[in-house]
Amino acid sequence: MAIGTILIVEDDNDINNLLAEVLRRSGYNTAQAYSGTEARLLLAQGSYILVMLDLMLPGLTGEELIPIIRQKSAVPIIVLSAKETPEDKINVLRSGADDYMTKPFDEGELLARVEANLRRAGAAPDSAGGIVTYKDLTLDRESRTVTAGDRPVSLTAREFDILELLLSNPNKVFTKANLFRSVWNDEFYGDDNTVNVHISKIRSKLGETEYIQTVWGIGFKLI
Amino acid sequence: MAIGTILIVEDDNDINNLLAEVLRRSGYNTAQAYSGTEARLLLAQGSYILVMLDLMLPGLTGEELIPIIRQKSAVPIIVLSAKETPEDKINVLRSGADDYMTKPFDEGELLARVEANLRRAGAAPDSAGGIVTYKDLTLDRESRTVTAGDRPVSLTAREFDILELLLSNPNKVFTKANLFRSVWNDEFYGDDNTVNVHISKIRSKLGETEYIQTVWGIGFKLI
DNA sequence: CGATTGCGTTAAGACATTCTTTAGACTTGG
DNA sequence: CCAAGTCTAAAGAATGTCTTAACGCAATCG
Repeated sequence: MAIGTILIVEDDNDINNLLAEVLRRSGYNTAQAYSGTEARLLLAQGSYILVMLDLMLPGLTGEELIPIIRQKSAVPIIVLSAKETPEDKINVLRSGADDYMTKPFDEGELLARVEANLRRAGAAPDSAGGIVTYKDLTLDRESRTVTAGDRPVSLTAREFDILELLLSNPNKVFTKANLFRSVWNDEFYGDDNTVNVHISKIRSKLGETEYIQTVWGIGFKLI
Repeated sequence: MAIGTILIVEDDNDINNLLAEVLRRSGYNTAQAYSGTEARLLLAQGSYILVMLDLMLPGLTGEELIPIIRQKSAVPIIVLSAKETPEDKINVLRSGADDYMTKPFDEGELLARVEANLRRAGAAPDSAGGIVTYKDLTLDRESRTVTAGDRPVSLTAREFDILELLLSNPNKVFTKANLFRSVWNDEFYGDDNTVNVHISKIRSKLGETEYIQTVWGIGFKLI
């Protein structure tokens, strides 16, 4: 039972695949990047529950990537590197990584560290992860409150869940089936007006500004 | 500057002192224990911001101590051991430790890991203090008393536990399942009115002011 | 370019669920 | 056995969800 996607950043094809296989066998989804710049792209587009990061990378090195990730996100970062001098470890941990493993890695230890870091991340609903903002919209998962500008917006549970999903990936188009599966945790059976109605209610509650755009024939996205 | 005490648990006198010196030079206060049982005593009495834990200990081993600590506290635990087989690391991390270092340790790496773990823990508000207040509510864990304004409020055990949980994270929404698992230490089996009834009683005892807000379809939160 | 089709929007109301509170039965510790 | 605390049951109140239906706009096609 997968509970999220882990981003693997590693330029060596074999190691990357090996990591992916190990993690997938344990039920995680994986995304694979082979350069620092590719990783940056993927991180900007999607959301991940954890990042496995090699240091020596083309494009952007791992050391350069860590602060870039940290600007936007508190996602757990495990650095996996052949460098094993104390200075390397120190710099990496100081710069914002959460953990450090030296290659060659042991499969069991890898999984244990992944678990430990996910547990920590889950146990500490950190301020960065709990609050999402986009333009002048602010959504707080902890208190389940939303503000547009300064005005508090009172949303029902469903409405909140929908907006939360849209906010998780601004600009990405969500189909009605997408939305339905995510929010209702159920299959989507075609001609259903339910999602439309909720979108309509959210729009009216958010006020004048157009945050949610219709993509005709496809679905909705946050703009 | 560092504020707080780190508990060092290590039976070798020299290593224990060395650790203490390194940490103190970085501005941490230290407490030193030389057996697992001594550590258990110290932990029961005082509160620490981090635990450095050796595994091979007289009295109680480190492996045995971890779950005991975890029952009561989410304090970061860094295990420092000579054992370095993958199995050892795995077991230790699985059992609730946050990090693992092998001896002999590098001073810089040690400090970096301490910092990293404190940073992580800092994100999670730790409820070490005995007295919690929010607005004009005051809850004292030691005497298990509550006052609202100046007025003492007499709560039953369950009611106290529920309010304590809510106070641990004001504004955070707790689902009924959350509450149930925390307060009853048991699984939550769906349609249960128990939590509602207790919330109702707490509300009436707290008086006019609305401290506890219902989040429809989700749960309750302190406002 | 107008007609046609289908999708999107929205309001209204039926329906369903969840919450609140009260009363009383059960449990437990002294 | 009593007293206090805890839990279950039930009803009504409050709120949210979904369906329906009417309307409007976008795309398509002759």
